[in-house]
Amino acid sequence: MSSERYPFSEIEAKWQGTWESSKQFRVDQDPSRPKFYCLEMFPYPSGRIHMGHVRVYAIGDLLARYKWMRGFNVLHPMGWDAFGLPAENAAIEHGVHPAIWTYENIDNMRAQLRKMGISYDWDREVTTCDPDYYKWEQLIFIRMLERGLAYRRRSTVNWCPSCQTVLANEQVEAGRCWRCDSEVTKRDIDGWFFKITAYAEELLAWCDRLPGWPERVMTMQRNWIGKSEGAEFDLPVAGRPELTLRIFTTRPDTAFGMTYAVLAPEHPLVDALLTDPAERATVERFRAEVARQSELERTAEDRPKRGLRLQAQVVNPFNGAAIPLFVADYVLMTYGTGAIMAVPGEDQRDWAFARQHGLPIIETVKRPEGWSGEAYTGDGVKINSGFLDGLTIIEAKRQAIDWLVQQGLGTAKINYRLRDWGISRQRYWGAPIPVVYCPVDGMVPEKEEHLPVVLPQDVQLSGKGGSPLAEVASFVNTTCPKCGGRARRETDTMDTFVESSWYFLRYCSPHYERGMFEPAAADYWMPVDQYIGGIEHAVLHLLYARFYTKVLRDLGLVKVDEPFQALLSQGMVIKDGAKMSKSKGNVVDPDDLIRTFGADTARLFSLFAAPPEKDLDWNDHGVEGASRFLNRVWRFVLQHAEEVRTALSVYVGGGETPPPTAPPDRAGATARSSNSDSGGRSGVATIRSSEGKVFRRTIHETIARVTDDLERDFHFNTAISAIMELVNALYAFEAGPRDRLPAGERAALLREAIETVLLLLGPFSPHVTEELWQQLGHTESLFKRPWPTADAAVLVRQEVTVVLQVDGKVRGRLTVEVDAAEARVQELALADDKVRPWLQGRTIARVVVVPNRLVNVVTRS
RNA sequence: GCGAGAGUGGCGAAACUGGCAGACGCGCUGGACUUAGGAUCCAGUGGGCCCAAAGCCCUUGGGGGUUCAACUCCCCCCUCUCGCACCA
Repeated sequence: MSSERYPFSEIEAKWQGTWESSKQFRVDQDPSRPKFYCLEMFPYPSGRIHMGHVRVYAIGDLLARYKWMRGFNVLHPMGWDAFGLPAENAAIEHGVHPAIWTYENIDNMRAQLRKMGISYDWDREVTTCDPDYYKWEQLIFIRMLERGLAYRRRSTVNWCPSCQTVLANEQVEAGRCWRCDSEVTKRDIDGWFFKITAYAEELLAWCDRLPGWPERVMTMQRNWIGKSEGAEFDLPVAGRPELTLRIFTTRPDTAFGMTYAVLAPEHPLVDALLTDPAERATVERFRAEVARQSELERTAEDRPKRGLRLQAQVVNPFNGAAIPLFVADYVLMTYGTGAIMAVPGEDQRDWAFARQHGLPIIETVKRPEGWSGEAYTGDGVKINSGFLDGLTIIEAKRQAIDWLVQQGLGTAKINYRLRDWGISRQRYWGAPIPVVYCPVDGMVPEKEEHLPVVLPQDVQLSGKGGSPLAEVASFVNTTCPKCGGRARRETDTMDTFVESSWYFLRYCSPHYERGMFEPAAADYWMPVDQYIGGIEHAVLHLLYARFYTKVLRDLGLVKVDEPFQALLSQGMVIKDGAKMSKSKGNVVDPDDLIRTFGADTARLFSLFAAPPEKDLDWNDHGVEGASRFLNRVWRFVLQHAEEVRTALSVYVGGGETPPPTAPPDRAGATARSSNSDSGGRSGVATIRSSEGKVFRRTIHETIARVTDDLERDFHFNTAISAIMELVNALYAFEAGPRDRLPAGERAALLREAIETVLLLLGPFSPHVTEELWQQLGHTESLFKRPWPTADAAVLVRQEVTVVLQVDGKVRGRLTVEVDAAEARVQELALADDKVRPWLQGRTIARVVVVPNRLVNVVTRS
């Protein structure tokens, strides 16, 4: 059966070779043309590409090629996120060095990507495990260190026992490792942090200034940053004038309803409060129990709150009442001050705990009529609240804070959920952190002229835990950059998310040797105009990259505030309702697919089957449909190639004209009149027959639809369906009687239609269209042609079909001239044979005429 | 619990600011061409009433509402997906 198909293998190999050897997609800065930076998230070189890659790169290439044809100077690069654990794990399992494993995988995957025929500028390929790459990251690390944006401290961190390394908060998903799904534990360990919290407010503020990002991604980032405004203040410990308990609340207005207070079990004040040895023993037992719980257990749904009442009491400064003090597992040491005032009347968690322990509940907000709930968090007027009584909640918050400030007890306070980014990894295959520990000078950054600190090649990878670099004497033992004495190198490596936080900047000038990137190049190309990638990075990579860009801006290196102007989050590729996985046996291998159907078909189907942001349910029959369509185009074009080659043009693009160099209209599909210079030109056919005119309008309507779908909202699937409709119309046009319109017109129209199909379809399925374009006698690449424009004059209709309704139900249709007078349309509608029977015995109450659309006759009996 | 998104034929999906629901594709049915068809081309294909046609009725998760007109706007409810989750 494959003999029935067009020879896609030969064609695809041919054009991939041609595009590469002619460096067709190589770009340079060109200030005279508008730029478009199109970027897909670069892959981790795992060894083979999967269908998710096919989908994301098909989308990226479609946009890149389309923008080329629209006259943009398009930067479309590719590279490799090459550091990471899988390489190291492969080394441990198979004894192959991570570098060898990684570079072999890169070679494999590059070959696979080349078979997809994507318009990358391969001269800009970047590989992050290359010392020429991470050198600059090390330099920026030192700059960040100087500004306090990188720091080292001991803290309780997330530890993946399987990966044997620390994880950042963003890399823990529901208590499990983002990479290997192992349950995460806690560890107290020294490590390096990036001070992303210093940018919390700015990162949050810009969430409202990136209209090109999907709302759900922005929401996830906002939630992750988790800003909450409130107050921090002290509760004196009763009978212990030297001790106070600092608490954070978002509801200072409810302070009069405070009936107890709670400390996190790990809170340092607990020790100072314990004087009785028996109590100390009980509390220690409780703390040990809580500590034993895993993150998963502690955050399990509907878990009862566990707490222990201390002998000590604290004083509510608002009313002087002495209230009980608890340690309880529902208060977290990692948020706020690790201690809370409990207001069971207005907080559901406090309510549940108070009920459990028989604690009093005071309501401080008037409940609405008929309220029968538990804790009340709604609006209302303050009651039982001393000087706050009668105020609204908002006003009471303000006055409570004013009072705290006057009394010297506390202040207004903003807290964020966002934690600093822990970047230390106790693993080998990553960029070395460029610092040295000297017995005399302490921690000292490596001298800039000594960068990069190169990752040594000869290393034992046992997988037994501990930084492998610590075992490499030649690496560890060094001299202090300051005093020249004996010193030790840092043996942790950086989180691989650091490399991916700036690769898009390196692409701007990948071979630049005097810095991270050439300033002029970054100024020209940045920001990325369209970024495309999976939703799994909604917080992780996308938040880190935003942060890192702002750091680089503040270091004076880039001018942009944000790296990515617009983001397209493409959905997953699933099959039979489930994510593709080996264990489910529902994996589609891109190589098989390309071998059986060709890259053009694989790409076309992945763009056609679903809108890009939705999950794509892979369907083998659907792929055959895409293949069938390309074959249909192939056969038709070749059958008529001879006729087209000798046809006159009705098309301004006819003949070999150079691509446009004038800046196109970035706003989109405004039609340049495509036959403005065709009048009276020899070799140009004029369409006179009405059938020809109708068909020509179909061609131009398709141009308008496809352009609109691409410009407006990434409606790739409907763009393809519009092209399919045009091809169907083309078959129908061709099948009609030959003599119904002049031969010259017929040939000219076939030519315009066929050339339009190829131009519109090109960015979706580039090889077959490029081949057919050449078969039509063109000597220049299809992708150097301007994108076709719909001719406004051709789109004009003389007549429209108007729907006739009686009482909202369709009863007939009417053809009238465009913009016919309403009164005339109404008259024709009421006289219509299909309409009249429905008016028998009824009175016309009203006639609604929507110009060029419909007439609705409203009746009553 | 909080937040975001989504519910439309047998399936993937269309329908721009309210104006012919189901474009396009898959699948299915019938026909043509064929030694053959799992190639290709043509026609049909939401459900129901009807021998059939013309025609009529019903149909966008459920229930209300606004409107001449609702997949689209408003209110209530149900289901699913994703994210965060004892964040004070």
